[in-house]
Amino acid sequence: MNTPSRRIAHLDMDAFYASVELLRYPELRGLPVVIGGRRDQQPELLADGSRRFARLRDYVGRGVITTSTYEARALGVFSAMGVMKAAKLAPDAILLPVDFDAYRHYSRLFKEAVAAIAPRIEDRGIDEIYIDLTELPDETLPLARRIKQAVKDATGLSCSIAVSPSKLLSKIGSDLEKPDGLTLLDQDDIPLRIWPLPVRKINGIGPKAGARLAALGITTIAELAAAEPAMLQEHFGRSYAEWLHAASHGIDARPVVTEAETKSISRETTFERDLHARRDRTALSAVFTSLCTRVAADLQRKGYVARTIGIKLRYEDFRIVTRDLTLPSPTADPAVIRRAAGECLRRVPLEQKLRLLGVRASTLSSSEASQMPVESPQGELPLIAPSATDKGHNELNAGPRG
DNA sequence: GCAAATGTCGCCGTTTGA
DNA sequence: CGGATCAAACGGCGACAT
Repeated sequence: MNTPSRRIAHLDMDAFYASVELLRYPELRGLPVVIGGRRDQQPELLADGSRRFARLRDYVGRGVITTSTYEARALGVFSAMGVMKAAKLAPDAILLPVDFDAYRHYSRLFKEAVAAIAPRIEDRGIDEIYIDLTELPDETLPLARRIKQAVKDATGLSCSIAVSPSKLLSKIGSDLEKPDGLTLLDQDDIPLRIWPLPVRKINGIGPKAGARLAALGITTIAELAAAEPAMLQEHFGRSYAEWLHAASHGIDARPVVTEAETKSISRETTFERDLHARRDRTALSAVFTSLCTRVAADLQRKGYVARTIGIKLRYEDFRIVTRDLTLPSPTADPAVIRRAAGECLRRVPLEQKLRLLGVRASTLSSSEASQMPVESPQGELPLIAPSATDKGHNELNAGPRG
């Protein structure tokens, strides 16, 4: 049986954070503007009503560029670049701090606007979504135009959309005509429009895989498509090699996933200067506790409890280590989280100075359901964790081996 | 001396229970 | 009963993404 071709859209907001800031500060339109750095660089309101903005050249400290306007990109300033490095390339560029509340607000607006037209939406973070248009009666091109216009009407912002038979192709496609793009792609377009691109354009080939492919002389998707599957398999293992091959031929059957449960909640912070576990004990401990408190608050606010608590640290040499601890019963209690995280911390070498500390909560369940433990015959103090009791009850006589 | 914050997923080795 | 085996959970880590 022949599955009829799907119509999957990928919608990506154009320079999202920067564009939201331009709504607020229209006088910055046309200028190189970057978003990032510390949060204390608010523009200063002058007596005459105009504003004084921080310049990149004035910045001191750690921090990365989160987004930049296209004018700033033209100067070589891109996402994830260190602010200090960006300052050398574009000292006069305007620097604004991130304002996640504002971005979340506009994110909600654009997603609602799309949902009113096409409700099958997969969330991919704050500024992009996949949309399954397959079941809608409309022609693809007018439909895509209507979605773009709805986003514009709701937010004043432009976006780029691609529609194709798969998430993989649409994700690549939405980048092809940015900003304000509208790209339609199908299988036949692959040789001309996809194959010439670098392999790194494939969502899922990151810096490591990209470098390994380059070492094999494979830099374009065409070269990847032409590579011997057996050769790929030797270098990348069966599963990843098969995926590479399929991806290079535009094959991707992943469905648009319209709802998904949160898997983990975390908080982390990079210190202004590297801290030593013992010498800066007090400062470190305060940060640590605050991270735990914030994770606990996040859990409670979202109605979750967590059974696994973990920490993450980054040493001064940029190495990352993580430790996890699974508790007998789930919690959203800051003190319990702090204790568990403290246990994790004791399992980690603390010779080197630390650059970053993070706390994570995972194995989440809804606090509604799981706060009420399974009835235990003893009444109080169940010796076995509720989840274990639960499992045993359901599966004691129903193992896979009958 | 510089390179954030938050989250997902896959793989692998170890432990544990049956 | 010991050993082989298997699955699930756990813990660590790396890669990748926005």
